Amino acid sequence: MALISKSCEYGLRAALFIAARGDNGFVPIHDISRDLGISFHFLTKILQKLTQNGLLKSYRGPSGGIALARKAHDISLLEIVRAIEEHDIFSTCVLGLKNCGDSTPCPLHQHWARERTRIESSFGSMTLDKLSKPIANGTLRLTD
Amino acid sequence: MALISKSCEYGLRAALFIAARGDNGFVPIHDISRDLGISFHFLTKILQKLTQNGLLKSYRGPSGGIALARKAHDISLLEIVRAIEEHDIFSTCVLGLKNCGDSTPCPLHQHWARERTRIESSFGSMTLDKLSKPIANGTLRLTD
DNA sequence: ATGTTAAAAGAGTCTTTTGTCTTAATATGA
DNA sequence: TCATATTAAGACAAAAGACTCTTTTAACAT
Repeated sequence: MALISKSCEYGLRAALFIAARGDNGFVPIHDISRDLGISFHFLTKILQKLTQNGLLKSYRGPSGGIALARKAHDISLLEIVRAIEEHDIFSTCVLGLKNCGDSTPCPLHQHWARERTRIESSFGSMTLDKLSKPIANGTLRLTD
Repeated sequence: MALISKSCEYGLRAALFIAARGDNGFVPIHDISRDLGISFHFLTKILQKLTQNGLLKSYRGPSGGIALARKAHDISLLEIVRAIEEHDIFSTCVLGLKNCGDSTPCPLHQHWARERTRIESSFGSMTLDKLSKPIANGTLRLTD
């Protein structure tokens, strides 16, 4: 089991890939799919979610593709995760209890609530521009 | 997407349930299943994994059931998670990259490696006896 | 207009996880 | 020995997640 779904992994990697290109032109999904090794049609649907949520913008036809809808410093990884994941991992009980919360906690609530808040703020503070610079450098990578 | 699988949630809840009973007798799986609202046959297989890993012990026939194989203070939640989850969530890359590590990190590695280590040690320090006491009290609960 | 490029949309398949059902194996007690 | 209680094991079904394929829509170029 992973923290986030495959779809979410792909969405994050694609967004970082687009941000790392630097220019403001539209990147064809086919290019992203090829370079990151992600199924084209599957990736298309994930990116659709991100455009529908106002994080990316798309353009059809020749020299069309996908681009960031806002400045890279204004898009956090948290927004991307929230747009793709249907269940909010940052507010669900680690034992799966529906009514778990501060008032009626499960045995792990006190511990897990702290951790998940920390992770949430970590994802919230990571923006596309911060992470994409070392990718453009070649210091960090998005593929195996 | 959740941090741990349903199987793992059930395994943790069942282990805490057994520990909270306090006595050393065998608890029939049917009782656990009924009280926690978990499918009997499904739970049986999860508990089998825990007995095979030496965390629980089982006994067949009348007045048989499941019991802790060791003292409650000697069983951590981390051991239970490790026995049930096939992939180790505490060592996998958050972006799903196979070779992500300190030498060839993904863009999130530095951040996520810290978080997952913290969670791992948190699960490692939580033992069944620590968490089961407030359950026996009725302060904390294992069901909705 | 027509053809080409590219995203959007939707149906369908495969795999994994979750859950159910049936049969065996083991222990107890009358 | 026989009925009963209980875990073990394995086949099967349902649901969700991951992925594929086909058709449609939009934009551009000639």
